[in-house]
Amino acid sequence: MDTLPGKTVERLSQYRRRLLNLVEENVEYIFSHELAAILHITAVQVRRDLMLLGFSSVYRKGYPVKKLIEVIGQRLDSESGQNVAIIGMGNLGTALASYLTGLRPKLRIVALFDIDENKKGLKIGGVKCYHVSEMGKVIKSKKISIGVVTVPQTSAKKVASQLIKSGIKGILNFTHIPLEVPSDVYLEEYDMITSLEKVAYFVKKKKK
Amino acid sequence: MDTLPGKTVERLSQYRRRLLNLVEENVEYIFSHELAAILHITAVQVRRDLMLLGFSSVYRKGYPVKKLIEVIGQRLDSESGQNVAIIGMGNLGTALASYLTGLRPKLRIVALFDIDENKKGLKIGGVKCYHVSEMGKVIKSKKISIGVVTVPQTSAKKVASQLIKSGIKGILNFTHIPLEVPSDVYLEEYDMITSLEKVAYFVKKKKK
DNA sequence: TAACAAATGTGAAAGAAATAACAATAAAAT
DNA sequence: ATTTTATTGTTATTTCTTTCACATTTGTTA
Repeated sequence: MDTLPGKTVERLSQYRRRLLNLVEENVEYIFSHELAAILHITAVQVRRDLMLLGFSSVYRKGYPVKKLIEVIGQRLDSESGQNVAIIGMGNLGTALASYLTGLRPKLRIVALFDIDENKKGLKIGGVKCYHVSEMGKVIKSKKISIGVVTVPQTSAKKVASQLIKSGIKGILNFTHIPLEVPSDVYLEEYDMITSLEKVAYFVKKKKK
Repeated sequence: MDTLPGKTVERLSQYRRRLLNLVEENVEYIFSHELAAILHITAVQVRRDLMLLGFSSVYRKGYPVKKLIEVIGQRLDSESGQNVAIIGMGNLGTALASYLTGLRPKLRIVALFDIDENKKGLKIGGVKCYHVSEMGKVIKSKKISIGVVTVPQTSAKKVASQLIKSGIKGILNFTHIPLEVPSDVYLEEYDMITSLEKVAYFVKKKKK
């Protein structure tokens, strides 16, 4: 099965999130233009993405919501799911831990780490916090493949290399330090100041 | 002066952030391929972005770091700067407030808001927290043009419409609720689950 | 001083992503 | 039963972004 473009993966993730809300509201079918409106994109874009999934609508009713969620899952998720650790239980790490825990059955947050001995044993969203010195051990025993890095700048590189040494395969970096990873590790970096500066730039431009 | 592509704006923000670190280390000049390596992109990409700024290097020495920071600033920042508010002082909002405060002289975090009366008067990074009921008043008096939304899902829409009513021109939305804004307001949405799902997808793909 | 080397700046080409255009389909309206 | 309408799926086109390729520049080396 072909690898989807990164942009499509992002949108599929968004579709699923919105669709899950719609299921709550007992919506059974949705038209491409409705889903598009929610995400501020075009209907063609939605249809094209779904085309890549080989997913079809029911005539004049739209796309069946539950079924679509299922198909997106088949494409995005790993069959047996993946285990995730969050490293750094400051404000950001704590926010992420409580938001992500239990959110996606196939992306299980199974361990938290912090350097502070006092946080050892603490539970956030039912997930246990370990001391960073236990990282290697826990990552292996819990078969963790993805690490979310939310530590202070100063320890970012050290934590990343520990993660890599422990055999992690994907890193989501929220620190402001650029990381280096070997080619078999997937790295995604996100920086909040960049988002804010982008908003600032386009606000400035709009004024003219 | 022409509007830069969104992608270029993002990279310029990144360049500046890295360059600011380099200044600390007393680096005076940098080659395109060095800057590229830090950001995991190509040297051509860097040169092309800088070309859009009309910025030139010094032969055989590379780009002068301080001067480049200045030129990026001239292009990205507003001359008089912009004032920013963060709404929602949970873990995420608190993390953002302490990270962003004082980080960019032209992007001043000047007010925080929360619905919790107990947080009123609280200071994070020297910035005062107000009750949400004061939003309209404070936004106007402090001439705030950008709002960062980090409230719980349930109040996201209400907060956004209050912001818009108060005359805000840009919104950075960290909630998981899609917002609707009029065309004169710039909206940027960021969702952490999407980043994580993207990592998960490409980790899965790498395994094969 | 001639050949070389290290980088740059940029036109042209390639690649990726988004949009337009439209035939196809089947329900609903006349 | 014909026409109209709503919507899709997909091909073609356009636009946006990145990469290639190379002439250019000037310091360095032989």
